[in-house]
This record gives sequence, structure tokens and C-alpha cells, in this order.
Amino acid sequence: MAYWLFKSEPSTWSWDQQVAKGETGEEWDGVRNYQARNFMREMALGDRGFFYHSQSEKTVVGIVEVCAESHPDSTTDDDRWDCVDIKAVRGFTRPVTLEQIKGDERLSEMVLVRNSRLSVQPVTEAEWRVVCALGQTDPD
DNA sequence: GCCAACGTTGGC
DNA sequence: GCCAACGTTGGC
Repeated sequence: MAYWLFKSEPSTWSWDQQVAKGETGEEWDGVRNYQARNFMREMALGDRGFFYHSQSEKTVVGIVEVCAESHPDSTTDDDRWDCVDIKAVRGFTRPVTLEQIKGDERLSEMVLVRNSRLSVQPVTEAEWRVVCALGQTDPD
């Protein structure tokens, strides 16, 4: 199983909205970046990801699971853009801030730190465990 | 609100 | 195929 991070502006699509979608999940649509799209094409059913609120919050707020593999993005007719569906698994007991992540040397190689603009990004298993520990949240 | 970083577009 | 111009993102 692989690990990922999904970034969203809370004013556009928030964790609460994701949770409200329940088991059905929701298309992670609107991505118009090749790198991000390519990562979504690599995703498999059951892969886990962090749900990160950018901008005003800058915190990892929850864990999601890939519940549909890559398919055409329904919000465009342009066949270049694919996306996956994700569903909420659980919220973080204590949301982990970007500041905490930047302050932890074990996370210094995280893409979130290295390339803050990439909206869908891979996370290593080691990073996954560290961030979950910081958030006092079950990693499995 | 500013600005740096980055990705994309289009003219040549 | 290069590169300047432009638009967008996201941290500060």
C-alpha cells in the first residue's frame, strides 16, 4: 500500500465536507497539473492519504482512503485530466501543523516541505508514521 | 496583500 | 525546441 497527501483550500473543499460524503467518497477533481495527475494514476484501491488544509490553516486534518482508481475527471471534457475518488477514514485527534512538520527533522524531505505547491504528492511510510504520531492518531 | 516559486503557453 | 511572458498557488 502506498501513502499520499491531498491538499485542499478549506474554503473550496474542506475536511468537514469530505466527511459528510461518508463511505461514497468524492471525486478529487479539478487537478490541472501533470505531476499531480500522474500520482493519481499510480494510486490503487485502499491506498491511504493525508487530507491537508492549505492557506489559512496549513494543517493535516485527517486520513482518507482511495475508493475509486483513476478515471476521467467529470468536471472537464479535456481528456488529459483524470482523478481518483477518496473517502474520509478518520480525523486527526490533534491536527498537525505545517510548522510542526517543518520543525521535525525526520520530515525534512517531505514533498510538502520541499515543493509546497504540488497539490497531490507521495508520502513515505516513515513520514506517514511520524505525522500520525504527531497527531496522536492511529496510522492504520 | 505581497511575493517567490513554479508550471504552462505561445511566439519565434 | 527554446525562452519570455503570464497565471496560479500558497506561505508569510
